[in-house]
Amino acid sequence: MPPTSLLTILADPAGQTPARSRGLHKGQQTKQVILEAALVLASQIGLEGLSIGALAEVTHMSKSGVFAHFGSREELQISVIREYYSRFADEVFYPAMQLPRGLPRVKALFDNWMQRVAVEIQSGCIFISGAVEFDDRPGPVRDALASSVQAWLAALYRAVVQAKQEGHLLATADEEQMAFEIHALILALHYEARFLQNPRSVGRAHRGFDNILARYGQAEPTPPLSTPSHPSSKE
Amino acid sequence: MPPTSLLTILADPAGQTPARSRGLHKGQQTKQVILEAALVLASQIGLEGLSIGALAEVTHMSKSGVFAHFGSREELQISVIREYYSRFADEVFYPAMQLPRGLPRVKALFDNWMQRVAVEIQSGCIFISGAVEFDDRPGPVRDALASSVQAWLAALYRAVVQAKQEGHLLATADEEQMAFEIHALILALHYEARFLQNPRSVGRAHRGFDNILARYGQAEPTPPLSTPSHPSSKE
DNA sequence: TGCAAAATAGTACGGTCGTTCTATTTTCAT
DNA sequence: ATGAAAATAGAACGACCGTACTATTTTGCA
Repeated sequence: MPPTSLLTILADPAGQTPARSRGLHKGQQTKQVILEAALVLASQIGLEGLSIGALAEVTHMSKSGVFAHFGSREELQISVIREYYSRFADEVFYPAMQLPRGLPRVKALFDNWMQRVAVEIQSGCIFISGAVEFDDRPGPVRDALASSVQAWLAALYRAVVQAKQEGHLLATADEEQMAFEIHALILALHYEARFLQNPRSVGRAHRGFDNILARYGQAEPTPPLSTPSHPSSKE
Repeated sequence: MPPTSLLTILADPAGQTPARSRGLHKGQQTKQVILEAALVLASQIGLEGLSIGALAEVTHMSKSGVFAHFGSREELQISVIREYYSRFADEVFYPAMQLPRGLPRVKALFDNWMQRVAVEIQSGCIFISGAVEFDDRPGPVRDALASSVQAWLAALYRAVVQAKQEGHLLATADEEQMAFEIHALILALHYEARFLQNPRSVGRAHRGFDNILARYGQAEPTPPLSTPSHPSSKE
């Protein structure tokens, strides 16, 4: 789904890469180890806080050893963004695509997203912290970040459009508006839970989603089985 | 509204300050000039990006000259937060308090807030960028930031509670939930307009507020004068 | 098993940072 | 106008940063 896959990072500029380059040379292993550590570090203190020195300490390597794998700090940051995006897609997007188009898929996207952000209350979300850090700092890092977020929001939007096409939403429903409001809930959850440490935020976000469904959703066409009071965001 | 006023910053440790200390000594003037510049700088690149060197350059002073006014970078950051809070209150909170309790005041709070954030799409909002920067960095700066935000959100919440008391909201309305959803819209506006540069975000936020009013609001008790399609968020 | 190539370490450079200490200038009540 | 106090400047510090260069070690095919 991302225009450039993870492999793009590994493929190097010049068209070399001789036939010998088969098999996972040691370097790529440790590069993954570094990337893993970088992901943790960047989640906590941000992409800007990510320093090669700190990364070297964590991975028990030398600064130059770490540096050599990326060639520049910027490239390291971009690699982290790609890796983060890839995991986000694996965790939130792809599982939801297994469900049928329409409301089930939209609900799954939101639930998976919520679950991830709920975990990230401890660790931090790079899409959110990065947005603030690269607000008005143009360049390749910002581009990588913005296109990742755009890709995800576009996927969410498509799911909403399909839900309307399936007749699960009111004919008057504005899909873009609905996606905006869903995104808003996630941002508020992150802000109020992580920064303000308000434990009620998770419930607030869930109820917010219920409210959105109530506004845009078609009147329930006979609930298949259970549950009156809290019909949404549980599968 | 903040427990310690701006003056608290200026009052110095030891109980000295002889009687001579009347009148605005030159120092306090330039301190305000520095603070003004710091506010601009911090809005753009964040409280963490705020450096004494850059501040000295902008104000045409020496690093030590700037430094002397605050005694530490942390104190500078806290001063910026207090100043930002003060201006935020002047611009968003107090004007709205002139309006009668209930929905009018809630609408004014939102509208003023929106207007400010719409401007901050260019300059950045310290309450949002600071939240990300001090997520998990405990200390006095985080405390100052969090208590400022809490004070503002509490004011918004009180206005919503009053609106319900005035009978402007449904008896079933959850005030905390409503405040959460309003906050969410502002965060999404900031994110999507400033980072993703989506010009439609302002309209999305306005419509989101309309939707919130439609859900929580009492059915219109005869619209006093005008307007069918877009009844809210225009005072 | 040897040996080129890949991976890692070591060291150093220039830069910026916050802070400290000491000089110099400016302010302002007497 | 004078002189003490306040305000500002200047220079230097130690620390950390990204990066460049040069060794050294490790890897993995021939």
